[in-house]
Amino acid sequence: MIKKEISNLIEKAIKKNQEQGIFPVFSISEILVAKPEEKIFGDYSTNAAMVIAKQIKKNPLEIAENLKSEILNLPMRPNPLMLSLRALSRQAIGKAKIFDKVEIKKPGFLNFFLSEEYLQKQVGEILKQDDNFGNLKIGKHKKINIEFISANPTGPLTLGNGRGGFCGDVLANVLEKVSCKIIKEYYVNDVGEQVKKLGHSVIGDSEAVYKGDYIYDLRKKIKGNDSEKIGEQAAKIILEKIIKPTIKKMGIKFDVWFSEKNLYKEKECDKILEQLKNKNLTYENQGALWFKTTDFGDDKDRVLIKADKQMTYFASDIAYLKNKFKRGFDKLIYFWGADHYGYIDRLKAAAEALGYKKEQINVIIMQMVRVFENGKETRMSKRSGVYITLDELIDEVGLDVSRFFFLTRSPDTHLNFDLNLAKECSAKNPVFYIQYAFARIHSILAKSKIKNQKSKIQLKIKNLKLLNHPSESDLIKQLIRFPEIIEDIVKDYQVQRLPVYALELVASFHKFYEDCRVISDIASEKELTQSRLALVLATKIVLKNTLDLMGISAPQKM
RNA sequence: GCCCCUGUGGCGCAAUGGAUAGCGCGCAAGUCUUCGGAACUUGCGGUGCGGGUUCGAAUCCUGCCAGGGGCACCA
Repeated sequence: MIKKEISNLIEKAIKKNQEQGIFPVFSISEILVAKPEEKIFGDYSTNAAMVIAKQIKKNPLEIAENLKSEILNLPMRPNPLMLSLRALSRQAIGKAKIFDKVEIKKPGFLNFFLSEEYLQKQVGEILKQDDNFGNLKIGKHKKINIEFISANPTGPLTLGNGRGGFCGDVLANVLEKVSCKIIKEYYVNDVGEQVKKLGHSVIGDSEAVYKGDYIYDLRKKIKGNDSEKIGEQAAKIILEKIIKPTIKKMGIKFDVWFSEKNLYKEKECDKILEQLKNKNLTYENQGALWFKTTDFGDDKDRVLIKADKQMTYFASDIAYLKNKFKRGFDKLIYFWGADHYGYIDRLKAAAEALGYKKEQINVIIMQMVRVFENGKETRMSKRSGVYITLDELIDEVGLDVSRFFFLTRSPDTHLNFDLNLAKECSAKNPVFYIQYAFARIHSILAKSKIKNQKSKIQLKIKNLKLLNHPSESDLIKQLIRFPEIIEDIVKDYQVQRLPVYALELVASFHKFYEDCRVISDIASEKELTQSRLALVLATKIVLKNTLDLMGISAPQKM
């Protein structure tokens, strides 16, 4: 990754300067390399000189000058990614010039301009790595559990479930790509109060809360008057006949469907309560058993067993937490709606009480989704029965559009979903702009008759030096950003970077397509055709990888 | 009252403390002897309000204003 390479170069340059006594010795903080928005500031830039200036109280421009001259003197190290590929390694170690120039600007920026030679080489690199392009080892093979959706089995999935669902699924894909071992898990709350309420609803008595056609359908199927038993049966049917089919339709495959019932069957809840009691972390008050979560940063203590001797959900949640850790996960990731915000401290407190670290728990809070119809908000609760289900949305606008729609938004934004615009939006959705590029690529390759026979192009890699049109260079610069995007997502779990990147990548491709005719029949342009086909193929690889991570289809025709 | 999130052109959204704030829709004007026009180019137009920190703030701190969510022996 060029970004990493540049920051390594800077670090070396700093050390050299320190060795030579030009800089005093100081601890080097993380060197940030960014991609400037303005082209005139280069392809990559760093503020390192300004950061150092603050540390050692020297003029940043002077420091930048010192760094620059050292960087230009340093032998360019081969791309570490290339090293892993023996076939290319000899070529990589060659004296390829990475930068055209390194500039110093105003307050103290160091701006790097990549050389054409370097960029051209990256095209060959992408072709070699193919599906593996963007596979990084930064996940260190960590075992991670990602729990998402986990909607109660009391009704159809909502758009809110869709939001967490798609984002969780994509994060899992990304983490898998960086060598993490991922388990995607759905926790089924199939016992307790909600289930009883479901039972009452199916019976249709005075305690009924859930409404909607699916309840009336269940009423016809399930007879009796034991609300708990009926609720359990209904929950099972809802999970199997409503929720699971929707999740299949969402394109999501869970590794584990974890039933809360199991925790009780295996007495895991009792065991965990014993454990907490033995650690002296509980106390009784007014007939209830409390857990001293305030010892671990929660703002108030929480009840484990109510005065009526019923366990709270929190009690089983702690048992579930323990269960997960016992399965050997280094990290637990949760996608929750904003209405669960207050639950985070509680869960982290529990983790710490059990001897784990708070940092092993990552909760991503997705802000609420609200649905508007004809300018009025429609309630999304499963109880009301007057909402659009996720299932209906996917049927209406299609899976690709649905996925893209939710993935593009940052989890922090409140999402107002306008039903009236939904269908209209789908027709001019940016996802088609992306898919159209893929179809174009396919069409070009089909016409060139090489299709997926990469070997023919790879033989011509030596011709890549013909790729020197600005639109070609711009496209290559987009292509090599892909691993950077992956790395960024791994850092902060913000998956919206992926669709945003896809749009930028594809825009560069469309521009290239306008400016550079790929297939030429003129004999003298045969080699140019070959190298451009290589670039098209490289684009196809990166675009396909991006779409795969998002779970969006890559159509050959539209 | 306390805690969390948000406020970016007419609308929907981007932007690890960086340099001239991007994109889509819409609107206006253009491009072609279509390797697929679902494309490309150009234009109009924006960081809620006030302080502060910083060489530099949409981003951090603070006070307002507005919206959403959370503060149960509920799930």
